[in-house]
Amino acid sequence: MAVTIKDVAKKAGVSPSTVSRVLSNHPRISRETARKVKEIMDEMGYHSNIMARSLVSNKTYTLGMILPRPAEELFQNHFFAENIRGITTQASRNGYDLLMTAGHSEQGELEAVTRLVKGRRVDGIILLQSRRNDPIIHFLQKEAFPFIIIGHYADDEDILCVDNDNVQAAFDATQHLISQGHERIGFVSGPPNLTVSQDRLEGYKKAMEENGLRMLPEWIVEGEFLQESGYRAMSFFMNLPERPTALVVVDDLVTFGVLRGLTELGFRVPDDLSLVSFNNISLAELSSPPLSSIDIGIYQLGYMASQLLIRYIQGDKPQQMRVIVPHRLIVRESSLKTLSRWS
Amino acid sequence: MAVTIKDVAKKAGVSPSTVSRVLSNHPRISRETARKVKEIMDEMGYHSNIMARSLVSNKTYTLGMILPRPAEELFQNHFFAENIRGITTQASRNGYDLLMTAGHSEQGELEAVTRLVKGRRVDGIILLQSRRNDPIIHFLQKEAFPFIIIGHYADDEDILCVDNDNVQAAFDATQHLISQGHERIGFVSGPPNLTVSQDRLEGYKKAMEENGLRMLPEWIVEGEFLQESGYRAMSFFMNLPERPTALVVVDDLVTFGVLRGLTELGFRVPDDLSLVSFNNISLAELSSPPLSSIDIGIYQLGYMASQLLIRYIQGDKPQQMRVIVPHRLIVRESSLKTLSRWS
DNA sequence: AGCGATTGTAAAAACGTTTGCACAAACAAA
DNA sequence: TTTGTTTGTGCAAACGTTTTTACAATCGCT
Repeated sequence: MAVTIKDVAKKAGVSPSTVSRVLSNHPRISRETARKVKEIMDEMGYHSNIMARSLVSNKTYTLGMILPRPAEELFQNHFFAENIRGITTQASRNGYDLLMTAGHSEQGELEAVTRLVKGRRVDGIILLQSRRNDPIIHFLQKEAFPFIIIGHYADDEDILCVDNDNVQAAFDATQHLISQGHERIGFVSGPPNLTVSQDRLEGYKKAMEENGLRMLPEWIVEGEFLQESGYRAMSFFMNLPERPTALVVVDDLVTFGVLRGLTELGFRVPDDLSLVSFNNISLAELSSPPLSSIDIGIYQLGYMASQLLIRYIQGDKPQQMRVIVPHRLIVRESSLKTLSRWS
Repeated sequence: MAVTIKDVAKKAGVSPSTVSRVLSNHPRISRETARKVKEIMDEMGYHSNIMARSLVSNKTYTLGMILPRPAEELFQNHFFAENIRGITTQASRNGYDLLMTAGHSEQGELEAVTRLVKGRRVDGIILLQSRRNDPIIHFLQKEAFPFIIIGHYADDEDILCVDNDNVQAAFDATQHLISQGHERIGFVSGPPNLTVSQDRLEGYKKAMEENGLRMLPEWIVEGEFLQESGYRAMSFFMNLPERPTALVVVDDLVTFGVLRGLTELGFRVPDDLSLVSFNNISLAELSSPPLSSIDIGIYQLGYMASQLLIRYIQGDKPQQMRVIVPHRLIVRESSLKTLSRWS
């Protein structure tokens, strides 16, 4: 059997309550008693039983998360891994752990969340993705249970979330191309109903307008977050009477499609077409040529989410519900005229 | 306040113990009572408090895992994400969740494990990586605490683990190249002290020998799991008086280095040099040309680990301590003379 | 010296379950 | 009928903590 607080108490010649108070650094414990009890705890290898503790304190020191169902594998995997790293690292630093569970279906996800919340299994929940009108979010709001969204929830502005400033990011990407001397710049977007697509498109437009550049309607195409989308967009652009000389692409994976198409047709990047895209997945620097990309700080998104949620749980009301994680343009060969590579 | 077993009992006009028994499908509960109690549970939205439950039953229905410290980012991230998917999916299917925690250092990791184990926080532990003479493993063995390793632990054969048959995998990769008509085949290995490097090298040698092919010592080079290693290996090979016509490479990332080098020097893949590598990360099919690679079943490694550990926890002694997850050679353009691509 | 305030500790009640034991009712076998 | 078994349920103890209440001892004042 494991050593309990009572065992320690007995050996130290004090009551269990005293041991408990030593554990929680209660102010009204004498220096001497604390020292002795701690010594005995170490000696006996005591570790407090978290179940028992949280049963009475009603705190689990655990954050919950639902395993996202696999979507766009490549980005998804990268995002997921980096995010978890951020979340877990920061959580652990604050004495929290991360509990992951899987829902086998959309309904199953809701049930999983219900179980975590009603079963008092976690103190808060981190959501990695949110649909519009998400039943999980409705549930959490109804229960007044602490949660945070990584990303943005369009239906309600009054929900704790961490996100990027996608408008600004797209602005920066476009501005970078403009400063490289480009004037005819196209935009490859994602699904038009996603806020991320909308925001990035907006930033692109803003940059073009502020620089007084022409924007032909056919320079903007929509697609999916798929390689094939990029491939199609590329052939569309390259067949235009007036081609863009550079593209802002909404996602790295899409850019790989563009790149492959260009290579097949014998075009060169960045000379014939310069490219800048988003998310800066690890693959971006491995492609040939390496991709210029906006690093959205995936690790930090997780890190911040963890931190904000924990603070919120601990009663620290945030001054703002939406926290922005800074992005960073990583310039690589795909948008530079002068090439260089390691050897 | 949350609805407890007592609330349900009161409303149903039975004792708490009866409700508890309904919950656990106790045989000596009448059909009728069970029905009524269940109805009321649904009506009141009852969910059992897991902390209370596990306090008395001494079961947490939780598996623990330590966040691996970032190593070789690309493969690591992919591996990590897919693995977690496998682990969590299977765990959830059995009513278990996955608890992740981070250790800030090597010592911190051991402390984290200690906390989970001694604090009765989890029922078993999944280890993603193991050093030789790993203090965490020593600790778990000393405590006789259920755990499983994904991968292989060289120091002790009597530890539950899931792994690939790397010897056979390398054999298959090599055999594939041979069946494509290659006779001069090189091998790019990883760090020589890792079992995975050793096993794959062994499989390569075996295939070469069984086919009666010459193996020049300079056709085998060692390196790291890094792109740069591949780059260096490539320049070494291409400067040999007698070049190999194909390579087996120990990891996809290394292969990217080979590939980039070849492209720079104007060599074509697979015509000038055919390539087969290991791990089949998502990037493998996106490179140009797409890489032939051994899929090691990362998801399944996690899935099996989860399953075996849970069975073990539940008292189901496995007939073998080491379970092999099958691999699969995915043939793509990098090892085929005839090219084809989507359009 | 006397008093209130402070300090250190213990006893006991909770927290929400599970489960061994007891016992009544119903049933089966003699 | 009597006896023995099965079936269904309740009581109460336990699990390992935290926390409220209480109380003794010490302290700092006047």
